[in-house]
Amino acid sequence: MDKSQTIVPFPTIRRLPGYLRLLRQCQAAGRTVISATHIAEELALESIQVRKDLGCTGMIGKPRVGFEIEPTIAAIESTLGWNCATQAFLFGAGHLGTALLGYDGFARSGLKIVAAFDSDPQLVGTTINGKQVLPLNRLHDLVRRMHIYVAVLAVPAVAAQQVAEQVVAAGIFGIWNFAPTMLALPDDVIVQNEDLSAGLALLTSRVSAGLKGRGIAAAALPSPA
Amino acid sequence: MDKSQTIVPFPTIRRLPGYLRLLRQCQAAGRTVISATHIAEELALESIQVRKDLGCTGMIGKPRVGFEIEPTIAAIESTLGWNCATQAFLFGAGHLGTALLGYDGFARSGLKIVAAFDSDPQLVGTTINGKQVLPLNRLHDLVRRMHIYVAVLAVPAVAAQQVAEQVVAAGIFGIWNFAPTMLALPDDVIVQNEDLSAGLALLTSRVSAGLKGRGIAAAALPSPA
DNA sequence: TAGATTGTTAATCGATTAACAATC
DNA sequence: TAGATTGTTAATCGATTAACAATC
Repeated sequence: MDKSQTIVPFPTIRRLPGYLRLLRQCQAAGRTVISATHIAEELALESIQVRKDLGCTGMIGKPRVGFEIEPTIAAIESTLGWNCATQAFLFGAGHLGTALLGYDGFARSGLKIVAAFDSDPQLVGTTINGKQVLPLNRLHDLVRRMHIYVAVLAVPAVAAQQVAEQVVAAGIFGIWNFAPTMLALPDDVIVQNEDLSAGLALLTSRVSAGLKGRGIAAAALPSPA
Repeated sequence: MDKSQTIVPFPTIRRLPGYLRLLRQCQAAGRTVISATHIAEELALESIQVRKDLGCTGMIGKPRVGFEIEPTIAAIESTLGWNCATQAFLFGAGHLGTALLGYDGFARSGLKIVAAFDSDPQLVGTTINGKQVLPLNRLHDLVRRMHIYVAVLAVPAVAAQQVAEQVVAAGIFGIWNFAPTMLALPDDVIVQNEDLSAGLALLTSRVSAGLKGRGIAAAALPSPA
């Protein structure tokens, strides 16, 4: 049965990179098979969930043994679209942008940032982590010539909407948005918001519960901005 | 009925910061009330979901009118624990760490990064965005003296486990982990993983579906690392 | 009043978890 | 063989969505 057409649930897609990372580590350590039980232990999940998730990639395990690491890696990469390099442009070469340019892990995630764009004339012409910083007026031409479909948006929130519009006008249809703003764009543009405040909200609400549990009073906020 | 004891669902907690941001914008624009319908439109959600979420904060809206913005902001902040400043130490003053140190938005999220730690002697003693970079040997003392409970971990993946152990040993029990590694720590330590690869996985799987839909073939990955 | 919006209660949907026969 | 692990099928759980009377 071909599962490649099956719809993979979003929560499963979010977990797959974690499996992939672990499997690669095990492979580097010389192992060839791994059980769902073992994966679950390492990642603090339930083994049945790991089996279900791996099932979504089309992998079939061997009872009593587990999953062969190499084909499982390939199956996960294929499911995520990480077997093909997605080339991307980065927008905004500030600290966050520089951090993203320097993150090697993207290569293993099928994302290749090939160049950066910035509106700051001081930055344009420089090279960051081996990638050129280009002026925005070259965007339109280069998107077409290099067949780029994905943009990583690391510009300040106030500039995000405007840059996003330029990017879409140039032909890009996938945006990984690090700016804390909702982008108003045509429906066929794929926007993945990477909203740090959502994660922070989970942390702080858990921590403040933890503080109460420990009988510690939190400091009052001096001046709410 | 006091809803402050009610358990707020995780998905709701994740959405609350988005409401908060919008409400503050509307407040800054001089508005005093807003309907769930309007919030839903702005954030691309369903109005019933907005009403349910705001209900979790204890807010009661007025039929035909909507929600008063000011008390709603207060209710959300209270639910998230953002009405009290959570002071935190940052670990790892590289590009990502610097980006996090410079992000003003945290102040509005009740998180105040008060200092950074780094193992690099070149960085120790410098000041980044007005925050001192300190050596790790001062950690233990300062955590106790300043009553710090939260750490933001922006160190390389290989160092994350070791730094996390030091941090926990010093008395911290909440960790916002930006390193792509599972931390093995005691159960009572709260770890919030900020895993970029999960978000990237959602983007790439949607994009590769989009590429197929548009009849575009993706470039094969030259050399899988 | 008429109509937009609310909170509540019930129905639906989707994901997680449990149970278990099959297997090497 | 005995026992660990698998995939499948069914049950549970939790969140989203729908329906609707109440309200200003």
